[in-house]
Formats: sequence, C-alpha cells, structure tokens
Amino acid sequence: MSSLKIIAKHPSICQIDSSTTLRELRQIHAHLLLNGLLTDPHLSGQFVAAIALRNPDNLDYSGRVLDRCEHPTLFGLNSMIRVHSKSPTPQKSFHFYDRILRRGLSPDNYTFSFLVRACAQLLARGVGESVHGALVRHGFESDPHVQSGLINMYAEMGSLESCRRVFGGILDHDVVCQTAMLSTSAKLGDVAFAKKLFDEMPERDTVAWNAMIAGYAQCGEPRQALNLFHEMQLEGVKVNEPSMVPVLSACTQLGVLDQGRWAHAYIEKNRLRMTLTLGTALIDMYAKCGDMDKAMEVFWGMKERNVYTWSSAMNGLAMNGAGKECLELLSLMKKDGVLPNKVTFVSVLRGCSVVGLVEEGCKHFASMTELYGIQPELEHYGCMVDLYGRAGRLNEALKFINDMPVEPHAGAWGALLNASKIHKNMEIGELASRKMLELEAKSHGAYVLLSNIYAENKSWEGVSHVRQVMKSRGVKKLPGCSVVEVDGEVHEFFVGDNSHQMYNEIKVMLGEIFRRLRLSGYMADTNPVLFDIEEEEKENALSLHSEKIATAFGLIRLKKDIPIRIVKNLRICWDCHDFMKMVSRTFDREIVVRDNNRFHHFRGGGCSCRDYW
DNA sequence: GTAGGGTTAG
Repeated sequence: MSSLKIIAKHPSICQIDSSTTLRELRQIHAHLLLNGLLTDPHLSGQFVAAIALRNPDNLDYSGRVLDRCEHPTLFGLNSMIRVHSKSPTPQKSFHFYDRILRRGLSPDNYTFSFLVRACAQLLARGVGESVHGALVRHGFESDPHVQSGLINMYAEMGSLESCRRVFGGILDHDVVCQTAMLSTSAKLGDVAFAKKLFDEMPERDTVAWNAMIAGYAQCGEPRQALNLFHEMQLEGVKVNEPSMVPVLSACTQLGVLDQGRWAHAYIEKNRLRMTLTLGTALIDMYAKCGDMDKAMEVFWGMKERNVYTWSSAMNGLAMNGAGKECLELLSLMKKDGVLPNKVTFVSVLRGCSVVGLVEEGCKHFASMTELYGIQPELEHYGCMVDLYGRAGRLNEALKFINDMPVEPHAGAWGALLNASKIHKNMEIGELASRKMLELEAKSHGAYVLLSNIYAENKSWEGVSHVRQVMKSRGVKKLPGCSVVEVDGEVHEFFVGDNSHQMYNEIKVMLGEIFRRLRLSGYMADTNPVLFDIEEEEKENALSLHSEKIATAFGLIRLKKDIPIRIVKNLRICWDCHDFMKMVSRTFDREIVVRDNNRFHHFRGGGCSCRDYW
C-alpha cells in the first residue's frame, strides 16, 4: 500500500495543523506507534515533515520522533533538514546530515539542496563553502535545485561575484537555476541583468515570471512590475498566489488604489487562495493606498494572522493617524498569542507618536526589552525622539538622544530637526541639523527644514547661508512630485509642471480654486523665503507645489463622490495642508494625501491628523 | 510523496 493511501486511512495525520496541541500530536504519534505505522519508512518521514512544516513549534518534537525511529529513511532525514533550513535554528540541519552519513545512507540531491539553504540562513561562509565542496564530491553540482540553492546562498552572503562564478560554471542552464540567478541579480540591485537573463530564457514558467515581477517591485520599479504582470497574462502563463504579492506591492508603492482594487478582484475571480502572505500584502496595499476601512475588513476576514499580518494592520492604522486603534490591535494580538517583534514595535511607537501618546509610548518602549527581550534598534530610538519632539517636549527628545546607548544615527537627529521645525525652535534645530549633516552631508531634507526654520524665525541670514552651503556642496533639492490616479491611469505632476496635456484647464481651475478660497478667507502663505519656490517662478500661477496642481486636476477629472487621492514624494507643507482643508470644505470633496510620512484625510474643512504634526 | 518565486519597517 502506498504511503499516501495509508495516510488517507488515517486522517489524523492530515488534520495536523498549527492548532494541533502537543498532546494531540503525542496521541497521533502513539496511534502510529501502536499500529506499527512509524516503522513504515515513508510514513515516518511524512509524519515528521507534516508536523514540523505546519508549525515550527513542533520542530523539536518531530526531531525526537525521528530520533526514536529505528530506520529513518533518507526521505525523513531530508525532511528534517528541510524544515530546519527554514527555521530560526538552521544549524540543526547538520545534525540530520550527520545521521545520514552515520547510517551509511548516501545523501542525495534533495539533501544538498536543503543543506545549502540552511547555510544561506546561517550566513556562515566557511560552512557554506565546505558544503559546496561536499556536494561537488558527491557529484550533485549539476542538479538545478542544488545550483539554485548555491546561488541563493552566495546571494545571502552578499557576494554577487560568487553567484556569477557558480552560474558561469554551469554548462546547461536549467530554468530553475536561471530563475535563481535572475532573482538574485534583482535582489542585489542589478535588475537590468535580471531582465537580460529573463529575456534570454528559452522557456519561462510561472516561477520565472513571478521572480522577474518581484525583482522589479523590489528594485523600486513598480510600473515595470505591473507591465510585466499584464504581459504575463497576455502570454497565457498560469498566475498563482505568489504572482500577486509583488503585484500588490507595486500598487502599494505607487499608491494606486484603483489598480490595487483590480488586483484584489482578480484574486477573487480566479479563486486564488488567501494565504497569509497574500492577505498581508493586501492589507498593506489598502492601508498604504489610504483605504484603511477596507484594509481592516480584509484583516478581520482572514482565517489566521501571523506577526506580519498584525504588524501590517498596525502600521496602516498608525500611518492613517489612528493611534488608539493601533494600540488596541496590539493588545488583541497579544491575546491571540502572537508575539510582537521589532517591526511591530516600530508601528506601535509610530501609533503613539501620531496622536501624542507620550507616556503610552514610553511604556511600550520599556516593555520591548522587559517583556519581550527585544533590543531597541536605531528605528525605535528614532521613533522615541519623534514621540517626544512632536509633542513639543524638545528638551526631553534631546536628552533621549544624548542618553542613547548607541551612536545616534541621522534619522534620530532628523526626527529632532523635524520637531524643531514644527515647534519653531531655532536653537535645537541648528544643533540637530548640524549633527545630521555630519552624518549625511547630502541630505537635502535637512537643508530644507533648517532653511524653513530660519524663514519662520525671520532669520534671513540663516536662510541665505543654508543656500550657500547647499550650493557649495552640490546638494540639489528633490523636486516635489504628486501622483493622481484617474480611471486606472496615473497622472504625475512636478512643482510648476506645465507639461500636462490639460495644462490650460488646470490653470483655469487653479484660478477658480483660489478665487473661491479667498472668498472664504484663505491667505496663501506668501512668506518670501519659502524655500521650495524659486524667486523667478513666483509670477507663474503654476509655480505651486505639485499637490495643489494635482488637486486641481482631480477636481476636473474625478466625479464628486470619488475622493481625490494624491501620492506625494515629499512631506506636505503647512500651506498646502491649509489649502487642502479649505478645498475639501469649499468644494465638498474628500481629499486623501499620502506624503512620504503618513496619510492626511481631508474632509469638511478638517484633516484626520487634527493638525498634530 | 520532499526542491524554485512572495509579505511587514525611515
């Protein structure tokens, strides 16, 4: 009887999942033992693989099962190497490799394929190289999956050179190892080479397409990723769950809600399984496209949630200004028995920061080490500086930086600088920018913030000094750019952009907006030294921040009941923020702006951030 | 009846 049939007769094995308790597992185990089924060499392997793969908590238990098994098969031992290679304890893979050798069994291509992946996790170059030597001696160098593992291993170790050497040494490139090389090149930043490999592949399966789409998404080329996905459909290649993850990630990066919704509909129409990863990507997409309600709907609809799922939802809430809800989710997560990790705490601290919950934030910061044994990293320190600083507690923020056990990074000083700008503190702002520029001399953001602090304090010498320094150091400010999506089409506007085909209509609309806004008392911020407007452009009606132009365009093209959604590459300025609030009331429109920091939802003359910066 | 590709964060 084949092992499959045996398992079919014993559904208890198939029913093992993450909710199966250790006690139940022991019962199943006893049942198998009693019926002499664990002596079935195939079944024992299947059993350990099943329990360990479905829940890493069972790893040690399945190891002990196999230890007690008299004649473990290569299959079973390979399975253990495999599950350990994906676990936090990849070094334990070697225990089972040793058992293979001691039993006089011959390791096969599977053994090495998994073992090499364990080395990649371990990040121990010496060990990896000796495994590489061993697999060559055993004659498995030409196995495509082994090759793929080797390429990934060297990629993990950051050596594109070694990857290329392995790849170059292969005579016949199988699709599997070609895909590994492609994906590796993209991960290490050479997306052009990845595309070259992709184009040269004689046959491309779903995995190869997925890898290339993911490569574009990872390299910050979301448009290319979406284009390639459409090409994939035209070619009639089968689309599966992992295909959609980078597609959603691309929509997230672009902030294009319509296309994100389309991707969601595509998933449902094609009955793709809502796996943990896919669900998490979907939550992240809705959250970062500003539709937090939908993000939470997906979140609550999921069958299971891991730390990624919870963290994504919490991060979304924080970004959208729902700090309280973010903290509520943290307690629900704990109740659910999911342990927060360091990423979770970044979201938690940001959640506290957006609503000014300083004491709460301090409490959670302390709990990281005290309750969860997570060492705070630079990001967390940065969040704390932000938390104190935005609340106006600049001295405490400064003290916090000075008391940091590690050298403060540019981000920490940047947070302090930002807080100094908000609270118009020239003295601390000068200190913070000096420190920040010592670490990142080319940070245009620091110059802009400092210059604006000077301008607001009417220190014109300061302003011109900053400009001089920037010029002498060759630092260029990044041009502001806003994107609006209309009917699935993306429209991009830069500062003072007159290149759009509807330029004339936009100009007329801007005039109309200003006319009506002035009637309701709007005063444009006419501070003559506002940094990001060049003097000579002042006369031009379109020498406005890109989000204003995008708003005018949105008013023209989008129906009244559809919110105008804008994605901006820089932070929104105070004047534009005022402008948006007034447009939302005067024109009775909802406007959602994602800047490079967070979301602002404008409605009825107010903003979701409640002007707390 | 084991192998490749995917998610969170200044």
